[in-house]
Amino acid sequence: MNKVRDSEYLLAFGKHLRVTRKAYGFTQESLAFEADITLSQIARIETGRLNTTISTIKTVARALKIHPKELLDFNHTD
Amino acid sequence: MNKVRDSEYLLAFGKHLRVTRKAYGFTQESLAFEADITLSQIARIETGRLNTTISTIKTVARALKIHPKELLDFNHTD
DNA sequence: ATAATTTATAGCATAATTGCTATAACACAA
DNA sequence: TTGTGTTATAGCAATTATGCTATAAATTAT
Repeated sequence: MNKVRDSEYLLAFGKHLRVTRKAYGFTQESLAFEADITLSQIARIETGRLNTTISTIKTVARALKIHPKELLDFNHTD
Repeated sequence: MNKVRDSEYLLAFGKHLRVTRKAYGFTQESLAFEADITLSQIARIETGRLNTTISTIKTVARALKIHPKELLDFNHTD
């Protein structure tokens, strides 16, 4: 119910991205290159310190060659 | 491939949110109330003028009582 | 046509995202 | 230990998201 940044959810999202990224054989750097965003963004997202945007999700998903919804395909109980 | 805001994708997302919202019987106002965000945010998102965040997606999904990934469950060709 | 509901837009202040660059920390191999 | 690859963090500038409030426009009743 945290309104400001929902850090629990962001952490869960970050962990899921990390698992997915590794499953597809990317390092943070290679994913950053493919998605044309910075490595620091990937790191900040995966560590749950960043409430990223839908367009970044879409861009990262495209680099991983998966559907964006897969990046939200994890369970979170709140 | 647009890096700045990917307005095509944002428009597709907005349209999908609108359809979903109506399917679940919400007005922009009632959804805004349930999700505890402003009506202007909902309007801006649905009209594709806003690149919203993952936590807002999660919050809106919760108000609609659906899984966040359903809000990304639409096709977009680029 | 008129009223009521719903949606769109605008401007401002505040907070947050992102890119950029550099550096530190960490893991692991040789 | 030393090196190599990977991940984390930091600070700054620029852009953007968000809440707030008010108003306009559009849609849907009556």
